Amino acid sequence: MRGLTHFRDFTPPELDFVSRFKTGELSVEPGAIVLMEGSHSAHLYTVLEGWGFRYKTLEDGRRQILNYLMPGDLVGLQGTVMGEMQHSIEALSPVTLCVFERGRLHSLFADHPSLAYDITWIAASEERMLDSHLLSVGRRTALERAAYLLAFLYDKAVRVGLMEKDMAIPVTQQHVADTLGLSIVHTNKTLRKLADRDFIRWTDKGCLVLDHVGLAQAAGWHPDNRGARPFI
Amino acid sequence: MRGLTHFRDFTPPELDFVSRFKTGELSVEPGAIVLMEGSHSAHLYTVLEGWGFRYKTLEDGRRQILNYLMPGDLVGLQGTVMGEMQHSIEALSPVTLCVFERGRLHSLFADHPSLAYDITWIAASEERMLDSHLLSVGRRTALERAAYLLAFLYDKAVRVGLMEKDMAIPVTQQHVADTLGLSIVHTNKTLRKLADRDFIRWTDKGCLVLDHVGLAQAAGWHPDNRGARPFI
DNA sequence: CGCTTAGTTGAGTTCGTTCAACGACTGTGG
DNA sequence: CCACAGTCGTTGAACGAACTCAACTAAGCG
Repeated sequence: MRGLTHFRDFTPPELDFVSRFKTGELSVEPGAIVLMEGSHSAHLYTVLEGWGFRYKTLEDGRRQILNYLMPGDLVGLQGTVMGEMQHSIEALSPVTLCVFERGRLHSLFADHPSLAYDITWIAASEERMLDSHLLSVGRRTALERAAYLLAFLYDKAVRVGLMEKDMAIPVTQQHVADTLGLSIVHTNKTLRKLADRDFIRWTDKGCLVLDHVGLAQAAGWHPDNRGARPFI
Repeated sequence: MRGLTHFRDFTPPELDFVSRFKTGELSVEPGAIVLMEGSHSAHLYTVLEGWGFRYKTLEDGRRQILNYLMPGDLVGLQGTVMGEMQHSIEALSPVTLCVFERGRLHSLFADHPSLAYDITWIAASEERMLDSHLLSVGRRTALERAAYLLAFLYDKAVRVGLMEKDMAIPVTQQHVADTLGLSIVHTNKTLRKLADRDFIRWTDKGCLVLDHVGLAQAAGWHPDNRGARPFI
């Protein structure tokens, strides 16, 4: 993982601390709920492998997917620094997580400012993604929204090495609908249009991206070419 | 400002550093653009006074308001830690900002871990608000969305002391529309319904909240009662 | 073999949009 | 002082996007 040019290099002391910071690994099955809204988890996680997503629900069951998780993403920071979790997390594929203890976060801030800075970097990056999603859900048409989402997921997955050998994005159309804020029927009809243009193909494993340039164009989206990100 | 119970108390060394961290103040008029999408600002700001908002636009002019800024909010963190700004910021009322230099952020992380932690706290808090807004825009009806937004703004404004003596929320219906992802006409009709129920009254200064409990109920929203927040 | 889950499609309805016009108010220049 | 333009809120009418309801297919699984 760390070998990927996508992630920044750590100094030996940093690496040493991070490995001691780690208190265990957690593996979950597809469909499993990693963290639940309202819980007070004492842990902070990093995704090592697999796909997941963050979501919130209203009382009557309406669900909004907020973002997707891939290797390198931090999970549970909100719960760690602010107490209660305000969103849930579910695995889309088999996921392995690296578990950190909440208490040690303070020593990370105290003794490794560069790593503390990395955490802030990751938080700012997450905020940036949410900004883009909000713009999309609020102001793009259904077709643009769908194209944007798939282009975004494809782009993010490629960066972390999840898109090798024609991997599919492991989501159902229900996930897409709950991300875009659309009904499942309309989502289906919209994805159909993208498939008819040969931008994607839907398989039993999820969504195959055939033409990510076409998708980005249909969405009016320019992915930003940011540099190496930290991986804690 | 600092006297408000809403903000946490700082130790003398923290206060000393923060005051040296500060390099100046910036005052802007209503309607002025504080930061522009695409700019590479070398500064980080804290809002001292006034109302503003963060937004993104699509190429054809469609605008999405992402969040509103009030005293205590950090501005430009994305640009500071990640380079280019991906959103713009505009003032709604006369705004005064506290200016920090980007370079000193590193010494803040190095020498004042508790303040670094505060910055992460604020970033996580901003992310939490965006989560809620995304849920709202994606899954709530127009009426629920409008009620949620106004209840949210009222709640946030009260916490920072901006809601004294029947102050109005200084927005136009266009701002509300661009926040909710609705057209201005439909926004008007939706706000009319809230006004007919005596939850709000629209004045030339903006929106008067008459019944914030009613609004929260109409939105199906339960504000979280978080404790003291940091104020850098 | 029936059961379940996921995708597909059509028909009718609802919600939100666009277009258009109008009133109230503000500021500006003649 | 009035005429004018500009902004903002309001409302009606017609249209279109997205929703719900419903039925059907295909695949996976006990």
